[in-house]
Amino acid sequence: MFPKKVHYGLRFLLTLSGLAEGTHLGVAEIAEREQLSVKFLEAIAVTLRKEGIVDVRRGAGGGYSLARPLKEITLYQIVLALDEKLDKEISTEGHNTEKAVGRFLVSVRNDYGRLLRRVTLEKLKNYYAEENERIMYYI
Amino acid sequence: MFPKKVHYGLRFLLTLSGLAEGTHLGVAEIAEREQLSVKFLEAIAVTLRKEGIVDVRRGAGGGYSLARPLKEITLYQIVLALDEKLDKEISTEGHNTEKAVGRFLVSVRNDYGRLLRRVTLEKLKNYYAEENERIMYYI
DNA sequence: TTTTATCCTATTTATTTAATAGGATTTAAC
DNA sequence: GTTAAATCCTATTAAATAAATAGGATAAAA
Repeated sequence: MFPKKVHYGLRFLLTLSGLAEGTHLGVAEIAEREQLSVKFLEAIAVTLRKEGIVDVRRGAGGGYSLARPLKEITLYQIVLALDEKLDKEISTEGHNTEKAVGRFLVSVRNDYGRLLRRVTLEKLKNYYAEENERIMYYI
Repeated sequence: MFPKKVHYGLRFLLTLSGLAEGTHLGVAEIAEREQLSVKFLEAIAVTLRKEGIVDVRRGAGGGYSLARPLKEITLYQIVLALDEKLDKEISTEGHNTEKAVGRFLVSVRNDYGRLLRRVTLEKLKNYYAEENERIMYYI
């Protein structure tokens, strides 16, 4: 249901969430850790930066960091940035039934948007912490 | 955000919703009214029938009708039938962050599923009625 | 038995998503 | 300043999915 860009983008952000205040991490390093294509992840990073979700320091020694606290970054912003179909216009013109269907689907999309706005990266971080506890348990 | 199959499928169902009890309407007729590709709509109709959303009478004089009252047909059933990506498996295996992201996205998809289950065709019909009133107003 | 409609399978075309490639730009470090 | 390390930009290719088309098999009413 979610394109790979969203999956990878979330892994990228989750990795950044482990960074100490004021530090940065490069795409090459993250791609290596996460076993993802450097170039593909690079494009994702640029998109997230343009959306104001991450901050960047260009040049040597640079890299990315989260622009805001986890609970202030919503899944809506991320999906909107990385999944073009969320945006794609729904026609509310034309034939009679077409208008009705268009308005109906717009209202559903709005509800979906509200849902996504209520979910923040904090929740993702919790899933991640849970996962690590599970591993700790076996050691 | 929704594939054309869903748009067309809803227009198809909305058209059927105007039918008198016990009557049927053929795909060719509906495609003509709605200005849609007959063959494409045909495939959509078959899918909706397999999902139990519409009933069919084969042979001459046959056609489709709604299988249940409007308020008992949810958008979830329709989208599940016509949009394959809703189903597509989300990997909750592999790398650490991959698991966390997988479980996180599964939970979001579940919330979305609940949202879609709360929306029925009755609501679509209301949008349609509204639309017609708007037109009546100008006459 | 003919006609009308659904149903099935396959193919083609268009669009979108994913991935790759090469180099331009920026800036810290030396 | 020069170099090295990183982001950024543009273009292209490859793969996957969605949309549309085509032809005929099957079913059943007329």
